[in-house]
Amino acid sequence: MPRVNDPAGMRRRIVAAAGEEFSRRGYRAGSLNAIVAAAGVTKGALFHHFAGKLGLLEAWLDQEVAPALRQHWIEPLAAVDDPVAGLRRLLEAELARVEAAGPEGALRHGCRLANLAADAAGVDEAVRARLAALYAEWRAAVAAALARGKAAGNVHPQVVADDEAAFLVAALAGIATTAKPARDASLWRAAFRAAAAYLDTLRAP
Amino acid sequence: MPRVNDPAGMRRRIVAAAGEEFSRRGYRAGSLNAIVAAAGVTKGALFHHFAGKLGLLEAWLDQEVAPALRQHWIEPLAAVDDPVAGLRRLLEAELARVEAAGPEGALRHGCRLANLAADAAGVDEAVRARLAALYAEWRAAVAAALARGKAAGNVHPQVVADDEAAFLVAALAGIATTAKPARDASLWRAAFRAAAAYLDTLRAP
DNA sequence: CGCTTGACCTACCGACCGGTTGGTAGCACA
DNA sequence: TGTGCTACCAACCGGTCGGTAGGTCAAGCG
Repeated sequence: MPRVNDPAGMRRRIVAAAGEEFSRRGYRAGSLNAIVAAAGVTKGALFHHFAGKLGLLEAWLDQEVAPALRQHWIEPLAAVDDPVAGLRRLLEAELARVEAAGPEGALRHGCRLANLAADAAGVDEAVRARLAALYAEWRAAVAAALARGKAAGNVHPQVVADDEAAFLVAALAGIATTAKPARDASLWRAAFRAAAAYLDTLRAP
Repeated sequence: MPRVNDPAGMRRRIVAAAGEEFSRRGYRAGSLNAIVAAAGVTKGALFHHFAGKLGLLEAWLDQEVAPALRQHWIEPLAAVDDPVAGLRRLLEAELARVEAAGPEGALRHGCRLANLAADAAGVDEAVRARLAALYAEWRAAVAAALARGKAAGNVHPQVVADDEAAFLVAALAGIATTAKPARDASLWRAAFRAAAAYLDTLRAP
């Protein structure tokens, strides 16, 4: 069978395989050999397209993790001025995704961003900074929505948007992480019910 | 210099070094060679006392991680019937510990239990079960305190203790994890302020 | 004292790690 | 059709991994 040059497709396949491997085993323990084997390419090809293991991680972060975060958690908040209702919708959507993915999805792997924070933040300064920036972007989106909610009279005026955003983002990441060892969707549901109740307390009186 | 047999001290030194290494680099990426070098012992001694890397992890979990969790988060709740006040005290104590430990402590390493959940839960079934049990114990302690608070009239009767416990434990673990890449104590303080405000909403009217 | 048992050490194993090498094949353009 | 550049490949590198084999030595016991 003849060889065909397809650099874009090659990059995509490698990043996809790397995402699988990093999700399953983490960055530090993830193996380049396993990635190239799963992608059906050689290590030479990997090193031709990416600057080593760290470059591969950054590509995955930029091309898959960050876009998914923005799509699911940041952009839907961009224009809402009733953040309590908006965030409750996002919780329900996330729960639906988790249950749709089944036991091989988030139930087993937890939150990709939280896993990277636990695993890869100490490896490289640039990666640490990028993870910190992603979390900051997430918090900023939540805080901005809460601020708009206050301005629109939908959120209690005493709510401190930045504090609540830090707490909420931490809780969301923590739910995925603490439920991971139990592998039990009912833990997600319980925590999300409480999260929804907490969101209701932020409403204007 | 003559050799002295001190099996108990040897075990202690090895577990301490393993805890350092697993805290800093995680379980999967942590190296037995680094552990024995830091402890000043040989690998033969390590394998004489522990059943390999997994045995070492279990010893660390049982002898350091679990006792610390119980001391800081479980036992202080054992008898309180005003869990809102009790949990707020625990938050303040945790914040004091984080700030006292400085940038080389929890700020850099996050929550040990959450790190293990992200890193080691997929390695071994027994480890996964033990982590799940530890989280369950933590949640149960919080839920029991909330239930006592309801009985004593200190907690709103509509509060669902199990749901709130799952949410609260997730939030606490998540705060340490999401703040790790930022290495900024002010993030802890912001999230803890919001957590305290959330706890107040659980009070009886 | 001799003997036994467990504590501990030196030296080493095969496997796998991330990364590099020198080269060949595809393909746009002359 | 030839030339040059990029895409890609097979083989291999030094180093480190978790783990083991087989020995020496300390110390309690008769």
